[in-house]
Amino acid sequence: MANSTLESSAEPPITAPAPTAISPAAIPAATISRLPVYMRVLLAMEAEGIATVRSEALAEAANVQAALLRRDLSWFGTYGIRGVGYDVTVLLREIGQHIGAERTLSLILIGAGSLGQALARHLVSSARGFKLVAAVDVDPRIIGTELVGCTITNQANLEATIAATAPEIALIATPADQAQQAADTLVAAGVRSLLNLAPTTLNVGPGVIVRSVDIAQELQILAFHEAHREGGR
Amino acid sequence: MANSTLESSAEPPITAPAPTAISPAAIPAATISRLPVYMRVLLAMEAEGIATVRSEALAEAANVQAALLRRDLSWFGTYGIRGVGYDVTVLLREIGQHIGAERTLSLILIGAGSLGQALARHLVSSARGFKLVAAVDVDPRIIGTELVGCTITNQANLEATIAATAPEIALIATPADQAQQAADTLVAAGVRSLLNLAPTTLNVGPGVIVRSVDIAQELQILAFHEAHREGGR
DNA sequence: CCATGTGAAGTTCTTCACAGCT
DNA sequence: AGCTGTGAAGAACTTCACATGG
Repeated sequence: MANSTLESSAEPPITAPAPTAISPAAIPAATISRLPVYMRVLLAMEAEGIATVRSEALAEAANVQAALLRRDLSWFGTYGIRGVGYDVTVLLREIGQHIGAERTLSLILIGAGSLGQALARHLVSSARGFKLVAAVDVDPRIIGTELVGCTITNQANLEATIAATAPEIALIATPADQAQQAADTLVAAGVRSLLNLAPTTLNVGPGVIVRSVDIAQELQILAFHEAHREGGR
Repeated sequence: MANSTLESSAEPPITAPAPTAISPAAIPAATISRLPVYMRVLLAMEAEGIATVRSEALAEAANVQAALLRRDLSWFGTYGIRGVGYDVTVLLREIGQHIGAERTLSLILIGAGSLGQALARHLVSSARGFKLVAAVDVDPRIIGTELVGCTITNQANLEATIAATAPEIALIATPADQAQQAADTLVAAGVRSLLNLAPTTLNVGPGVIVRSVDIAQELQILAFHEAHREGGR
């Protein structure tokens, strides 16, 4: 029997995790996945000094239909002004609140190879709201070196590292054959949000959320479309 | 008016590009996005020497429901054996054919900063069926250096580089504010499959396929779920 | 008998179209 | 007069459950 996780990855809409009893009346997964896009567009608009925006303009910048954008926003309340549009700053604050952008989340990196390091550096420099609190690896040549303010420690002591740093989210950047074991250890230690960068699927228990990012798979999807182009160029 | 692209990114199912007239009777986008997962699982099984597999086992390894797996496969024909299961090798060949895995696709990297380089190295070493034919950047300190067999050239000569190397897929790893311009140049030069790694949305014309990978956005989606956990740990 | 392949039902997501507010 | 917010319709996707074939 397959797991009951919200294992994501590109596109697959994924069945909801569990009809979360109370809370904000179950916001659709599809909506949630678009919120970061809206946030980014709104931030860019605020930086440009745009005070007010219509759903059509916001939607175009986010590459969605205007009606979809309006419905997405409607889940959080009614922040628009009819006949006018949305106040950029108000929307940013409201969405940011719902997305939890006010709080800084701590990350742990599992597997500090070249890709893991590049991604970690990229994240702390570009994404606000996240900080790296630990990084582990199995390679003795890497252990002890520095990465954006963290000393890379031995993956053998993963449990202790987690206990000491209490990361909320783990970035799994190990080779594929070690990813599941790393996930198991992380989950056992209490980490319940995993970003899987390894080219494999992860099975985790209920309550744990996994999202997967896999560039090779994205390329294969593009390859599929290339293979099915009718009018060859 | 929003574009008519298959701009992807995590999850959003995306409306089909255009009811492609003929072809294999329009395979659902959701199915296509799962094919690489199946391929990977099947390859692992073949490596383990497994000859035959039931849909239930394959589905569990791929983290989907068995019925969904069977329906996905049914789009390509009927390769299973009732009462038995699927022949791993046969399935691999058939899916591989449809996904275009027999052909090697050529890639061009736009933006050879540390992240772009790490991703390009990662891809050529881990994903079969892709080769890097060109890499460009705007930084004079990077231009002229080597990357997995390619000399990084000046992005100012992008058109000429494309004409000389005829890449089928472009990896856009520029800063966000240069991504749209790079995409425009690529499309104008005939590239019709883009993998966008820059933290921004891209608008392209019809017939061009864009898929986006954005780790910061994935983290924000995890952050949303963290912010909405009821029983705090 | 057993597992596939698939109608039919069910669920989730998107789009339409317009009433209602500013 | 114009744009939001949303009921209702539509489309896409998934799951159920079983007839079918090996």
